[in-house]
Amino acid sequence: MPELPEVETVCRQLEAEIVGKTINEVSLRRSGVRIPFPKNLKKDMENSRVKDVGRRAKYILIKLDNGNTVIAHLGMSGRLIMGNNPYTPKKHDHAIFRLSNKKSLVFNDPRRFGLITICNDRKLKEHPLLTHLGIEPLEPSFNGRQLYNILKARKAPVKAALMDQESLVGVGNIYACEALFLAGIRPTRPANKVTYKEVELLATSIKQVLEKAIESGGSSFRDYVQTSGNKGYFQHSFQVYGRSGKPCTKCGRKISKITQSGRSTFYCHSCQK
DNA sequence: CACTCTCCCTGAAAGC
DNA sequence: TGCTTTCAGGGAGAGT
Repeated sequence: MPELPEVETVCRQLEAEIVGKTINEVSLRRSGVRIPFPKNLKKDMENSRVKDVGRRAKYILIKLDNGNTVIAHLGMSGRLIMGNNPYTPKKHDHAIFRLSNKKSLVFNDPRRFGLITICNDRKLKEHPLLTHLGIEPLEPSFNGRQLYNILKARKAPVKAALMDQESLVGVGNIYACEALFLAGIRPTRPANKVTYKEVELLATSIKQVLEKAIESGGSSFRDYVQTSGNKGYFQHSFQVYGRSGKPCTKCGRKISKITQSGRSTFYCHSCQK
């Protein structure tokens, strides 16, 4: 399930694979996934050259040399994988981008929670998908003070507040659980009741867990793979996520599993206060 | 307004 | 063994 580290890993690999390449042909194998593919997607991509690959929150931004940017989101199960050219489509391949270098970029997404759309660069900043996004936790400016200002305005459980993409981006269920464990904060605490000192540690923990996960090529817990099809390996470093009933790595007591806002939360009742 | 719930979707895993 | 049920969750929109 792609969160910031997985999306960042895909972006870095895509950058190495497709920047400078021309998109010779776009083949759409259904009308869309979470949202419809725009009518002009094929026309606006074909015969353009990839200038740059970037990321905003969990969105992948592929900048083309014709003034357009492709916006891609992997949702839960989306994959962007390099394939052959010509390419024989597999199950759940929804879009295939034939490149100028004997390779294809393939968008595969069994659950179809992802999306691919395109936007003119002049309007990119006002694009509805991108306007309501919060701060980037890996920006150098991100710190405890910034996070405290966000959390002090929220009465929701701190975990829910962390996962709200309008406040802080890129942190999903896995890394919210992991960061709260590292900081020793119980996920059920109201966000505005977490002290400044705790939030400072939380900000550090978020940065740390995201950076470590990127170093590991992301977490391949269920669906996620890199553009090569290889798996990340940060899932082996999980302290709490998916470990209910197993011993806490700090105190040895059993990890708890509860539901918050319809999502599973894993935490140590002893280490997280 | 702030927050939670529901829905979308498929495949893996658990349950019977 | 094989069928059925449950669960996973990002984000939009509905509901409280």
